[in-house]
Amino acid sequence: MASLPSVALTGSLKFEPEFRKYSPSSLASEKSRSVSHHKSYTTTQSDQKPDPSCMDIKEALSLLKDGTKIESAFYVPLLQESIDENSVSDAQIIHGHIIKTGTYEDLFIMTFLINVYAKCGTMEAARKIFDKLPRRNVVTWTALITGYVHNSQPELAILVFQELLETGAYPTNYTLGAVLSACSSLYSIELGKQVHGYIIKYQIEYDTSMGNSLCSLYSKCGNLESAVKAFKRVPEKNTISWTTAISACGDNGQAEMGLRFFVEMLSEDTRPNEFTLTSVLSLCCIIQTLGVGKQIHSLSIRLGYESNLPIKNSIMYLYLKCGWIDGAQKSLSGMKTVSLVTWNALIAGHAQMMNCAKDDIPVRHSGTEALNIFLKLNRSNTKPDLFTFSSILTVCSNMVALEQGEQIHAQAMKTGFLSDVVVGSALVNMYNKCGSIERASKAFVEMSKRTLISWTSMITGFAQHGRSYQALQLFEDMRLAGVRPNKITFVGVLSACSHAGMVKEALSYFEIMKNEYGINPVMDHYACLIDMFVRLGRLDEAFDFIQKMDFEPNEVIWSILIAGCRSHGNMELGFYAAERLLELKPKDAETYVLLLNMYLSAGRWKDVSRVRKMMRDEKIGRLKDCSWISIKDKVYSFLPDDKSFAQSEQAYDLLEDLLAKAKNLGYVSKRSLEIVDEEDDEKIISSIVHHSERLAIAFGLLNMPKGAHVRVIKNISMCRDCHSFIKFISVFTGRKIVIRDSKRLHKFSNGHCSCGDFSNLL
DNA sequence: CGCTCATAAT
Repeated sequence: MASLPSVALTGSLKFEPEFRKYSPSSLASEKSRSVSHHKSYTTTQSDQKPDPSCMDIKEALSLLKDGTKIESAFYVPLLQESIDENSVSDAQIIHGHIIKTGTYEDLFIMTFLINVYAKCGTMEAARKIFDKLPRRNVVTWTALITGYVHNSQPELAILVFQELLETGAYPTNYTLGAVLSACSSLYSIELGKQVHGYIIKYQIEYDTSMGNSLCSLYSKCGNLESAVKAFKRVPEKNTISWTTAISACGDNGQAEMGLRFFVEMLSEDTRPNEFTLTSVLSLCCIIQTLGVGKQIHSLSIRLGYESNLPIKNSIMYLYLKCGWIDGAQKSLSGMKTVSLVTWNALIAGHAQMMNCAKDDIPVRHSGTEALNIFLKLNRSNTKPDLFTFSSILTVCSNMVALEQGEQIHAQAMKTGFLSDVVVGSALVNMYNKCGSIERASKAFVEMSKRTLISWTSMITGFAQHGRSYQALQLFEDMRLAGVRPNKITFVGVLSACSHAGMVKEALSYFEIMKNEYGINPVMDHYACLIDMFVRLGRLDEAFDFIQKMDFEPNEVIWSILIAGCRSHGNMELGFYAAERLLELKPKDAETYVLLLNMYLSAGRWKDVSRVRKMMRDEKIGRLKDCSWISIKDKVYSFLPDDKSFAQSEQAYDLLEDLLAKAKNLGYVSKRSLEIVDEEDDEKIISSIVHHSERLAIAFGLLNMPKGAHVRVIKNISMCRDCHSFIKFISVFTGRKIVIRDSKRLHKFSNGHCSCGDFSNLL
């Protein structure tokens, strides 16, 4: 027993920082206690060899467990140990002794006990102690409030704060910091402003942590302007202040502003830490700036964060997102240990890569790669989380890999992640993109909670499938549910109207958007309206709209006009639009081929050779046409006139057979026009018989169960010839065929396509 | 009080 004091004091040094952290300056008596511990330690240090291992604390705990009485001075280090070990049972033993020895009179220890229970996630126990306490001070109240904040019960935190105010007590900055956190979690700018008002009214010192909390709150509530104001008013900005401001910019879509803050921070000689660097790297991800990213990478090494895993994860993700596979690979191989975030960043990074560089064929393999990484993850000991499921479902969407998506759906359900609203939305999106509107709406109905994104995803899903009425019905349901639509929701609504030719409704929703919701129309909204007039053959009205809007038309607008002009035979306007399109996208092979096809079919040879010359000058090569089909857990890829795959003979026979049948029903093959030899103008007319998607479809027809839908993904736009041929295929085979090309989803069924034949086809 | 990885479009 005699050795116990020094044993305990070793512990007290170890836990000193925590002790201090817990004890705010307002409690002078408690503070002196910590100092006395410290003093005693220094006296024993010389004759007792310091042993910082936890053995001593463990020993004290085992004594307690045997029922031996020990000095109350041990309680705090012991309780701290329970927090570190996250052990409620240890806390309960100590709690028992505290009651037996009458130490519950000690408010400091009781407050610490509340803290322990809160940190172990047992708020009921913490609340029980709080309710029984004969007296409380503001720290006790703050411990309870902080507990609720950390255990995701911000409503209760606010409630306790209100009770505190009713007692007439004055909250400290610690209390208000916790309350501001609660407001952040509730995304309640109203409550936050009240607290802000309270801080001003009672002239509570606007210290650094308070300012940081306010900045964070305004940022989370989407008010970047107020967040920046709060940041600028922070008297002595520390690393956390800068980091908060920087990530506030990122969270609110102002990545460039965030980088400017970072530069300012460096120029003021504030040293960034690992949190700052990860935040800055995520800004680089948003604007996809590899150059700045590399600089941050070397800065992080100079600052000694070379082996910091979160930073390495961010760097690897950035490199993947910028398509720098070698850099990402190097970054990954330099990791001795990896975390689940590493896995998730790998999957999400490959998913992101799929969206850049559309005609770079190797990049499409990143989808396959992402699926492989997910398989590897499942074979490892790591369990996927909601980030994993959201990312991998997106991969399945992009790959139109329904079978894989279904398996992942089942796995997410089994592991309980389907209840997460983001995973649920990703699932709805996956089924939509795979062309299964039925399963998408089933998944949507089964969601227990829906966000703006869930509703929008389903509305646009209906619109894509040509189910305009259901899309608009769902939009009204969404409004009834009290969810506020945003501009993307209105893109869905307007495109639904456009598809069904509902001019009156479209214009009315356009007004509702502007007046009722205060959303300023952007180019995409005009694109929907113009698309609507174009579909109806009202080309002049469409052109009027283009001239009326406040923007310079972008490539989407011109593409829509071209599609309409070709369908309705107004070639002059079509050529005009195509030339404008070319001015906007001088390097895009698809645009040149589109224009070339238009001039060729009009027999305007002068223009043909003019465009050909431009292509040679710009060094535009042939179109890289590639399609994929995913069957079970394999992905097969196809090139035009590809003969390299198994069953290619049967596939060609099948296509010949279908072609013959189609011709009997009046299909005229308008052979696709492409560039074969850059040097030889005479060979403009391509010898290509089958574009890649036809081969993928034939392969699917041969290998998928009878009646199963065939789903294919293609890297560029389909051509008009394939589009009409596939309509015939859907009739002869009785199958539904889903093709996602670079522009949109085409669902062929019984001779019709969900795009309504108005798409930007080549 | 601050961190990296996730969902919607013509």
